[in-house]
Amino acid sequence: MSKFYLTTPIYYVNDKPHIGHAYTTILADVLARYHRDSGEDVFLLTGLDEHGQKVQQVAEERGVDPQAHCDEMAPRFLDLWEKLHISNDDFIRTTEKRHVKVVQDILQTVFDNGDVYEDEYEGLYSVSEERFITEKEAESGEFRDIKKLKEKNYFFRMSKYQDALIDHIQANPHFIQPEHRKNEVLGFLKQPLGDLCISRPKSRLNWGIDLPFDRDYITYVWFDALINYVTAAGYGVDNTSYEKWWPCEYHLIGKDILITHSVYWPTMLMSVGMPMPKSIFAHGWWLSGESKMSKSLGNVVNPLDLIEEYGVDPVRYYLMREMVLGQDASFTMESFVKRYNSDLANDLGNLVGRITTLIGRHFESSIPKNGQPTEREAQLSDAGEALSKIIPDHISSMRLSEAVEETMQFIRAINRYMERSEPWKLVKKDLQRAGTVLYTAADSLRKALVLLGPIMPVRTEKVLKMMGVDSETANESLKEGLSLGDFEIPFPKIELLEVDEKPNETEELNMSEGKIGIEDFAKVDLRTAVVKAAEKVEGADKLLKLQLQVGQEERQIVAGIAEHYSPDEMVGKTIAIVANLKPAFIRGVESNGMLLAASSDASVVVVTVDDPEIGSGVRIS
RNA sequence: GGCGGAGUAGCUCAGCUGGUUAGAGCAGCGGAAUCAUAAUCCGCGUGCCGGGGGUUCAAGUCCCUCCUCCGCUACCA
Repeated sequence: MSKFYLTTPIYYVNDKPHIGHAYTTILADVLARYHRDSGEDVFLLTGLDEHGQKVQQVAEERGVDPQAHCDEMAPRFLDLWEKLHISNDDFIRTTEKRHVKVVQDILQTVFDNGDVYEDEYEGLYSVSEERFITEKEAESGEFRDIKKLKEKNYFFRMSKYQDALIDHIQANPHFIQPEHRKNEVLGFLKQPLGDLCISRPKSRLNWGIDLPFDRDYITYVWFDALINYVTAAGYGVDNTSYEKWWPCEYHLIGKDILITHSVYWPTMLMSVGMPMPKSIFAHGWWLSGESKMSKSLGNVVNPLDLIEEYGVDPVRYYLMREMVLGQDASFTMESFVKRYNSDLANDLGNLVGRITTLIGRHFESSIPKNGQPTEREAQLSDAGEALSKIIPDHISSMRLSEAVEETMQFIRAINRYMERSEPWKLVKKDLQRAGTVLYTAADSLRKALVLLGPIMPVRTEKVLKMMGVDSETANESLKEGLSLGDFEIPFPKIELLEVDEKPNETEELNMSEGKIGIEDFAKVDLRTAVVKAAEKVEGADKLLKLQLQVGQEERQIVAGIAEHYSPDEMVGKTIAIVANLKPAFIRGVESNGMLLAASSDASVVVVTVDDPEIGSGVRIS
């Protein structure tokens, strides 16, 4: 049996778990499940990075011991992994004894090999940040209390392995994936590689692992953290296990920690003489709409909220379907709801419903006999076979979104098959044939569910169970006579929770909390515009299409005012518009901006500029 | 400044090592059907594949150049 060892990064305990952590870990879990399903011996590792400056700092601020802080944070991650149904085989924390020992062993080995030396480091040190900063950072003005500091430290001769690393990357095209990341690293390696400072004097920072060869220092947090991947494999403790698992098939990482994983880590391994990981795979970021998620922007999506609202499996599905591995993807509630409703509720869920209802009604809820297949049945099973063959390819080449899409195509094919075969009509004239059709549809559905299992383990299992199949028999064709359980809608439709932006009058007076700065207002480009022509939008009751003169420019907008203004009334008015609004299509008509209007439940009054002499295209502020 | 990514149908995006009439999903329009969560199925897209130049029998796909947007610039996946 072949083995498959993959890792997520170990997450920094400083932070509450967010969608990024969740994504990487779900991705790892999905891969692990696929590989398990194909019979491989899988080891999935995740864990926590608990040492370092920031942890010490945060703990101090909270007035607790750093270890206590970590012990408080760890369950948050564990809980989340449990909620997300992560099937990790180990959970490593860098403060564990097993890890401390390995780190010190490796440090000693590197030291004994002559790859560590002492040096004085002189640089700019930010007291407030408690770390060395570069000159550029100092110039940026973001740092206070900067002073020159001279400090003795230990350095790892990373530079010594630069050429060997370049050779390795070039000789192993899959070492760093995707390809453009590999090029990025090679680009980085064109410049001379410096040595890595691997120590921090205890006078400055004491939350870390002691250097075995100088107890006045602790280990630089990255040097400590990366080693977790071999600690968990059993390095130095359980040689059988270590030999079995290391090197890993994949280090799954986010693109932000590419250099540490593809430069620091491999050179460390070279120094110790350990084998290289087979592949380092960096995925992209989830953007919130079009912008980066960040705490300061307050647009970080909390995975727990989503799960609680919609369930784990749909969230897993969405994340796997929507991100092309290696690129950034954008997360919006709209796309989530659309994806959920069209793929899961409509295509898949509804298919489950129609099949089980028909079998329930006409075959006493037991799987009907599979009769003589016609061309149509053969076609569908062929498609199923082809799918089962192609999915492993997509998985091994890390094309998760394609694997999902292919499976959805097959589910649509089953719907198509139903539509063409019309079992609901057949039951009236040829019950046996209807049985064959329903059998074929149900068995195809079974295949699709099995293939979606790694992504949606809970719901697929539930539906399979409803079809009389358990995890043992899921891979075999359905047996005649299996009795179906009660039908339950597997994916109830969801609605986008509309955020009503229109505050009512009383709230309006009280909006101190939601105040914006002048710079926010400045983003809105308000202009005067003269209405040159107006007409109703065909087929719409409330819409008027307006042709506007805005300075030199002519543009068209659509406004929902037809119930209050006739086209003739509008022509000639000088109105106020938002000029830099993204174009939108309303009933198929392009709208390039929006007009301002005061609207209550009863009436709508368009905002006009009192004195038309002002002209059009004039800025309003 | 450096490095990198993106620019393909209204929207979100696939198009791997260059090769038949450039694809999918969603939205839209028209129709069929009624077993099903108003779900499903069928039909409908002449898209300067960001601009320009080049290599080639052949380029969305390689090279050069320009434009626009975005990210990163070594302890937030």
